[in-house]
Amino acid sequence: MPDSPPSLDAVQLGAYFDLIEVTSLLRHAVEQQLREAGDLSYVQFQLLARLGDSPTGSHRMTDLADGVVYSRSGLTYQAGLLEKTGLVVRAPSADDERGITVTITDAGRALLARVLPGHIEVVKGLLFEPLSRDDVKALATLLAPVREHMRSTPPRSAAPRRRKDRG
Amino acid sequence: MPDSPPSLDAVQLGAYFDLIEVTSLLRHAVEQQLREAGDLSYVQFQLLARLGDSPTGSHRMTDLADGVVYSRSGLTYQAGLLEKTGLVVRAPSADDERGITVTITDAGRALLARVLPGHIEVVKGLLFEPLSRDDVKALATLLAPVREHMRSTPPRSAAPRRRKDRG
DNA sequence: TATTGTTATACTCTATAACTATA
DNA sequence: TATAGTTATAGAGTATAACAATA
Repeated sequence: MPDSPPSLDAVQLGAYFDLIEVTSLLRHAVEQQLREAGDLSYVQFQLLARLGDSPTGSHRMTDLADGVVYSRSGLTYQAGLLEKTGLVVRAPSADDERGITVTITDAGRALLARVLPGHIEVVKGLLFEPLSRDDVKALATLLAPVREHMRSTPPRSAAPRRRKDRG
Repeated sequence: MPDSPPSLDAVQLGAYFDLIEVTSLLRHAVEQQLREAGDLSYVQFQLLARLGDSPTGSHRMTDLADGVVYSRSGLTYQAGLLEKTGLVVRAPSADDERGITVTITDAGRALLARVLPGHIEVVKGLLFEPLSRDDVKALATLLAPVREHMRSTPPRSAAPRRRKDRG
């Protein structure tokens, strides 16, 4: 049983609701754009973008999942879709024979390039339009520690592979 | 074709990524809590909370959907689930015979009350823990205009009932 | 003719558990 | 024994289109 009566004050409640609504609308808009422009789901786009960002264009399956997909089978499923459409390739890892290295293909990079401008336009038009440069900086400054905090907080059971998870 | 080369500077990109990751993790955690505490999905919780907030405990189907569900059939589906478990009741609207009025039941309020403390604890522990009171105020101040902007921006086709939608 | 809501249907996505293979 | 990844499977959620009824 909780030892403190949990409550949120009006300001917290407002911030929470704003956050939920804003990201929900943003995500919905972005998902539509990605679907139309490249027949990608948001998850697929995130995976692809993460690979594209990597210097090698590669990631191990496990590392690729972080914060994007919350179950290993979910990642396998998504990676399978990306591979089936030729956007990534999977190959056994060199150092650890258990691991799989996922690599973005030229087609993957091409699709990413084709989809990105529209994606950015949606984000700019929807999220950043009403914010000044300083506002954006302030927002980033506020959210960065939250992200760090969430990353380091045991997510109850969201990371079945990262910790012992004796259960 | 776009007439400006779309791009995001480093600060914008950071803010965007932070926003996505933070809300993704938050939502995932909250969804688990709601499922465990009351066997509710986040959408169901939002609908229930919205009804609970209303002075009458009621809303018309169409109004209930705003920002939570993006298709009418989706709302019908969710309302059907809530009704099947006795958390809401649906009845024809008094003034407009086409409309349906959804009303939260005592059981619905009870479940809401049972689920809310844990929900708040997750939000506090995950989102607000690393933020001072002023931080939260600043966050709310930044997000409020974004929410307003998004609400007033034609969402391409997200509101099939609000506009003509000839297609 | 436009709007409200439902239904049928098909599809996407996710998660659990059982399994294989390597460390 | 623990970890990496896959598979099978089942369930939840979503969207589209066709539909009925009212404005």
